[in-house]
Amino acid sequence: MTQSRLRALVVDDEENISYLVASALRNQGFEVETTATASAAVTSARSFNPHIIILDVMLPDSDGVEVVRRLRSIAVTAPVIFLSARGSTEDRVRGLTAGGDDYLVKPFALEELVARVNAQIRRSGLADVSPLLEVSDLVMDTEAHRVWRAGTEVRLSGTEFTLLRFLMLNSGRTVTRAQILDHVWQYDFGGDGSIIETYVSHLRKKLEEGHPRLIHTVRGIGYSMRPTE
Amino acid sequence: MTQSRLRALVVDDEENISYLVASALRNQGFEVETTATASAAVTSARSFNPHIIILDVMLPDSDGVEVVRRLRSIAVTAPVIFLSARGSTEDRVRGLTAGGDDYLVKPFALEELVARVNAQIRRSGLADVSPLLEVSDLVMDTEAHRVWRAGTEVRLSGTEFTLLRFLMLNSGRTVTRAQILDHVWQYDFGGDGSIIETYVSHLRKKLEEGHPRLIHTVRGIGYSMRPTE
DNA sequence: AGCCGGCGTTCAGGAAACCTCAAGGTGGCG
DNA sequence: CGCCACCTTGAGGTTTCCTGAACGCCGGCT
Repeated sequence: MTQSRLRALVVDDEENISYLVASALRNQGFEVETTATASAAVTSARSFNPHIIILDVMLPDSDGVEVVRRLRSIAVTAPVIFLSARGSTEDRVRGLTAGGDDYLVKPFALEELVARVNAQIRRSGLADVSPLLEVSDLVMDTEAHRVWRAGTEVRLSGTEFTLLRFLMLNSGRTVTRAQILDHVWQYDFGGDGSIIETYVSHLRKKLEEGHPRLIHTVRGIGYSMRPTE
Repeated sequence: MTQSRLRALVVDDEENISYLVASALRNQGFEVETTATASAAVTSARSFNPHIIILDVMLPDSDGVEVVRRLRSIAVTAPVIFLSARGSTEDRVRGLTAGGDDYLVKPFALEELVARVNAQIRRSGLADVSPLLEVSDLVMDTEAHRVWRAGTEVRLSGTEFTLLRFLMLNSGRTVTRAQILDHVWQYDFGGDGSIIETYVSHLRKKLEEGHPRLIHTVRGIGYSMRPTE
C-alpha cells in the first residue's frame, strides 16, 4: 500500500458530473480535488500535484487539449483521462493525440471510469494495484478482460463483465440495487432494476453451475459477493 | 474518536419528519441543525459546515437537485442522503445519488437512515465508525448484512436484521415499544405493537437457542439488549 | 448490401421468501 | 386465583426474485 493516499484532480464544468466522479474516486480511497475551469485546473495541478487527472474536453475557458499542453509545459506528468460528450470522434482523436492517456464518452458507467483510473495508476507504477481480482476460486484479469472459475476460463459479455467487476470490487459488503444501477449502467440509465436480476442470473449460470455459490441475494437490499466458507 | 462531535444538517419542510430524523441522529451523538427551505439550507451549510446532509428532494422553494448544485458550488463536499416521496422523482434522484451518496424513499424506518448515515460517515473517512456491532458473542457486520452468534453465522430476514441492529445500537439501555416501532418499522406504520413480539420471538429462536439470553423483556416498557454477566 | 450472431433490454409466469395478524398458550404479579 | 402482558405458532396475502423468451440493435462476415 502507499503511505499517503493517491490524489486525483477532476476537471469538469458540469457539477453533477464532477460530483459523481469525485465521489466514486473518494470511495476508491483517492484524495480528490475538483475544478470547473481550465485555468483553475492548471493552478490546482501545480499545488495539488495529482497522480491522475480526469479532464473534460470541453471547458468554458479552453479545451482539454490546450489544458494538457499547459500542464505538460509546467512538468505535470500525471496521466490524463479525457471525458468527452457523446459521439464526437473528432474530440477523441484530438484528445488522444494531445497526450491524453485514455478517454471516456459521456454518459459512462462509473465503474468504467474507476477501472480505467486504476489501469492508469497501475501503468504509471505509482501503486501496486493488481489487475487481478480474486474471490475464492474466481479470478478476474481486469486488464485483459478475462475471467476464470476454478482454473477454467469463462466467457462474459461486456455488461456481465462490468457487473462482475463491481461485485468483486465490493466483495464482502452488500451492494444495493441502486448502487449497482449507478455504477454498472450509465448514470442516466432509465430502466428499473429488473435488468439486474437478468444479469445476475446470467452470471450465476456461467460461474456457479457445478460450483459453490458466490453471488448471494440479500433480499430487499441487493447482492453480496463472498466466498463460501 | 473524534474530538468534536459530528455535525448533521437535516433539510425537510415536513416538521414531523425533520423532528424524527433529528432526534434519531442526536441519539447517535450527532450535533444537528434543521432547516425547512433550500435557501436556509445553503446558508446553514456555509456556517455550520456539516459532515453529512439529509435532504428532502421536494422543498417549497427549490428541489434537492438544485440545492446540491448550489452546495457543491460553494465547496460543500459533505455526502448527501436524499429523502424522496415514493414515485416519479426517483429516477432523477438516482443520477445524483451515485458514487457513494444515497437515497431513501419515504416512508422509511429511522433505523435505516441511521445505518446509511453511518455508512456514509465511514466511507468519507470522517470517523472510525466500525461496521461491526458486538454484544457479548453476538457480532453483526452492518455492511455485509451478516450476523454471527458464538462464531456461527445466523441467517436473518430484512426486518429481523433491522430490529436486531436497533437493539444492538442501543445495547445497555431499554428501548420502548414505541421507539422500536418508529425506528424499525416505517414511522407511519399502522399496526399495533404485537408485531414486535413476533419478531423478538423470531430473533430469540435464531439467536438464543442453546445460548445465554441477550434480549431481555422489560415488562410494561419494552426490551433491553445486554450480555448476561 | 444483406444476412447472421451476439448482445442488451424488457416482460411475464412461477417460485420463494417474507410480513402481518390472529388465536391460543404461558408466566408473572397483585 | 385471576388478570394482564407477553410468547409462540401458523396461515394468508403480498412482495421480491428468478428464469426463460422475445425483440430490436449493431457489428462482422460473405
